[in-house]
Amino acid sequence: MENLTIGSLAAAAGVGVETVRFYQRRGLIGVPARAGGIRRYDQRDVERLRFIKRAQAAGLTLAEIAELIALDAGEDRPRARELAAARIAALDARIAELQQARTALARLARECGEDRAGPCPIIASFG
Amino acid sequence: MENLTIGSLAAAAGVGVETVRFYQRRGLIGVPARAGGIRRYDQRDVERLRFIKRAQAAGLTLAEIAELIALDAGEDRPRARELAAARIAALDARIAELQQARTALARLARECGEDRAGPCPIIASFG
DNA sequence: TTACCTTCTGTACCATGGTACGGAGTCAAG
DNA sequence: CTTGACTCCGTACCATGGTACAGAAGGTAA
Repeated sequence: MENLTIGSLAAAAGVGVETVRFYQRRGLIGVPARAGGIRRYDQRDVERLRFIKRAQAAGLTLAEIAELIALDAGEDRPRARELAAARIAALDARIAELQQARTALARLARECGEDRAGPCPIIASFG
Repeated sequence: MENLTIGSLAAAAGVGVETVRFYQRRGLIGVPARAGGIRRYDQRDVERLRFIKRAQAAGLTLAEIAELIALDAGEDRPRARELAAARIAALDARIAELQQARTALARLARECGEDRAGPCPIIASFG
């Protein structure tokens, strides 16, 4: 699993080749030196890509992920904690929001559940 | 609160004028007839805009919201239930995902909490 | 009536997160 | 030693959800 070309790196991480290049442009992954025209990647690059995917699933933007990656190499623990705390607060807020929305949708489904004819009051039920 | 211009409609709903026009282009709100060059809106348009905002907070796309609005005027209860059920499932999945991410981030914060020097293992902790 | 503000319409632009494509260079198998 | 697949690089394009702006017409207040 060493000496990967960009194609096998992308396949190993489950992303597209163009996505890898896109992340390189954004500074999320390094651009290795070329060995005779073609760049070679290793397992650490695969891990990096998987990390990016997990972080995205957590709702982090690519800019935030880039900052986390920079922090990972550095010593600035207070800043790392800060970033994590801010993201946790944002996640809590978003989770609460989605749970409220779920309640509204469940009400909609229930009110439309009775098989009476006529329209469901969707807009009214979405309060 | 009747006979609103687009500017006061937007202000009443807490969106921008350009956003109202954008929603009109997407078919999310109607385009009233012009009374001498200028279109007039009413309270139902304000409600419509607020509904759109609540639905967006629930994670619905504008296309889905447009479909809900169409259903609201129609009689297709099975389709309305279907849409609601699909959205509820998606919301549940997303909520679970975010809660997992929260756990990972909390671990990161904890592991970076001890004021030892050196880098935090951010990438490693984000499993 | 003259400012000034808002509205109308169309088109262009923005950020985000990719995806596609053209043309040239590289590499490995047959 | 040619064919075909893959790589490199730049640039263009896509969807989503807006935001901005230009230029003309309408409304309002001193």
